[in-house]
Amino acid sequence: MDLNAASAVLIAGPTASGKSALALALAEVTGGVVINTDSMQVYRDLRILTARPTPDEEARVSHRLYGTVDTAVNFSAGAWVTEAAAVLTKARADKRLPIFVGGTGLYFKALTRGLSNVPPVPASIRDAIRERLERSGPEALHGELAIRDPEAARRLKPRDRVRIARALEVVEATGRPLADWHSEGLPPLLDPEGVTALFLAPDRKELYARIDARFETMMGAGALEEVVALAARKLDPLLPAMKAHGVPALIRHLAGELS
RNA sequence: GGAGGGAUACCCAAGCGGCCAACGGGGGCAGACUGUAAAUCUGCUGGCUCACGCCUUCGGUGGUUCGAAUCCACCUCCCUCCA
Repeated sequence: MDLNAASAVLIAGPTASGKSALALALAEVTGGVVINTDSMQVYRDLRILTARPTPDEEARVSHRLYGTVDTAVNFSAGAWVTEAAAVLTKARADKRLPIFVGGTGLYFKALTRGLSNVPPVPASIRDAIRERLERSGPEALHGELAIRDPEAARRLKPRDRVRIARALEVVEATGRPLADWHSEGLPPLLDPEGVTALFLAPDRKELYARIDARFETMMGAGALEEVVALAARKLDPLLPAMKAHGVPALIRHLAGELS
């Protein structure tokens, strides 16, 4: 591939497929910047369990957006795009190749196809809707959505709590339905022309063996201690980071519910 | 040695005479999804079949019964308590 002509490199693929190692090697030969495109590696508390680059690796080439967000925060694709935009601008100014690497499809999609310009929804509204979601259940909110944003309600299954909450908070905060906003998207951060996109797809059997081995390595490296520390924070179990692979199971293990 | 409890599909786990190919959850697979995405949601998940349906399953062997994962006997393995 002709990396000199590329305006950016994208590396995606399943967990344990070797994305980070490839990104690191690529950044070393090109002097590029590795930019995290993974929804879980942004959180600070889980370096081992989310397989973030080690401090040593981070010292070798520049890494951005790794472990920058407090685990108590509800991060989002929109927030990530905003931060990625700043990092990208800086990389271009420095004439360094941006290497986006991670496993979150939505972030890649937002990067290459753009996201709508929905104004930020005030936390008070978000919290109120989530609270009602927990109390009344998704079906009730879906019923309400059918009145306030019939089109969204038609599109969404009555039990799809996340999307129902999103659609509701947007009409409530902006007075306009979600589809309205979606029809006027912002241009994507990256022009798909010119980017080099790689998808790593190892053989499934081999990949599963690597994942098993990786988990053992993580445990040896202190993954359990990491979860002990996280559990001690007593965060809301509904937070995204609390649903990272391994976190719910290890918390149950610590509680004596799982071997 | 004695007294109990348990063995159910990939894993956990219900069922305790027919409505059971066997609840539920996890996992897996497929799919949906523009701000929680490692999430949320939908479908499938013993075999053969487009389907009706047929075949083989609930530790093992034998028995009771029209009929058993469910009852009885023996056996194997696991756990707890007493010694």
